[in-house]
Amino acid sequence: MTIAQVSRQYGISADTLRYYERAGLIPPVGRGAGGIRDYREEDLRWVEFIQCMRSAGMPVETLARYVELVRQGEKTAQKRKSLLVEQRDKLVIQIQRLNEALEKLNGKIMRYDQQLLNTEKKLNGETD
Amino acid sequence: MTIAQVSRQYGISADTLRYYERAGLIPPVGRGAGGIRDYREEDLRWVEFIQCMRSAGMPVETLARYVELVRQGEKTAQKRKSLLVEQRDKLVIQIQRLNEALEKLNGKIMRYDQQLLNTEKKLNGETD
DNA sequence: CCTTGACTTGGAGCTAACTCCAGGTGTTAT
DNA sequence: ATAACACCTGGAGTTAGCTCCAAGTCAAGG
Repeated sequence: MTIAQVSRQYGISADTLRYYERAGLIPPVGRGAGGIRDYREEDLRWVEFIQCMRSAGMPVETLARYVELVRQGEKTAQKRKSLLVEQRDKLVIQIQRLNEALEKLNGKIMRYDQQLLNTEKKLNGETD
Repeated sequence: MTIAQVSRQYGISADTLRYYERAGLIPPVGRGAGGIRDYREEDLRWVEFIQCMRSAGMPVETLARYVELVRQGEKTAQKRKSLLVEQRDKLVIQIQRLNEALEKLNGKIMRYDQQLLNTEKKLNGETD
C-alpha cells in the first residue's frame, strides 16, 4: 500500500504519516523500488493505533517511547505495560475533565433555553 | 483579590491569568491603586469557567469569541447559545474518542498482563 | 527521449498556548 | 529615603505538532 492510499484510508495527510515515521511513532516502513514506502498489514495496525492515541491527545513523544520499547523486544514488556497504565490513568482523568466541562456547558445551555423562552413570552405578551 | 491569590487558588500562573485577560478570555478585571488588578467574585467565576473549558481543550479563540458576545449584551443570547451548543457537540465527540482510546489501552494492558503471567509461569516451570 | 506525476529527503515555516523577560511603578519596612 | 517586593506593560521566546517546500528520483505514456 502506498502512502497516498494509507492517507486516504485513514484521513491522515502523507506529510503527517512521514512525520510520524520520522518521529518514531511508527516503526520504519519497508521500501519498494526507488525507496518508496510500502505499508504492510502490520504497519497499518500501527497507523490505526497511533491515530487513535493521538486523537485522544497522547503526546507524540510518549508514543515514540512506546514504539522504541517494542523495538527493543520482549524484555521490555514490563516497562511497556507500566507506560500504558500511566497513560490510561491520565486518560481517565482527562475524560473526567471533559465530562465536567460537558456538564457545565449543558447547564449554561439550559439556562439560555430558559431565558430565550422568557424573552419570547414577553414579546408575545404572555399569550401562551 | 490580587492576581497572586487567584493564581494560588486556581493553580493558574499569574502570567497565564494576564494572558487570558489580554486574549479576551476574561473580561477586563478592575484595577485598584497603581493599576493593580483586583479580582471580584464575578471575575473569579469567569476564571473558573475558563479553567474548566480550557482543561477540556476548548480553544482560546472560541472562548474569547464567547466573552465578546457576552460583552455585547443581551441581544447576542441566541448566538451565544449556538456557540455553546456547537462546543458541546465537539466535546461529546472528543469524549467518544477518549473512550475509544481508553478501551484500546485497556485491551493492550490486559494482553500484557496475560503475557507477563505466562512468562512468569514458564520461569517457575509451571509449578502453580 | 522527454514529460508527467507520484514519490523521496532534509529542512524551513506555521499556529496555539503559553512562558519569560526587561524596564517601570507603587507600597511597605528599616 | 532607600531597599525589597509585588505588581504592571509590551513584546520576545518556547514547545508541540504538524504543514509546506525545494530539489531530486523513478516509472510510465506519448
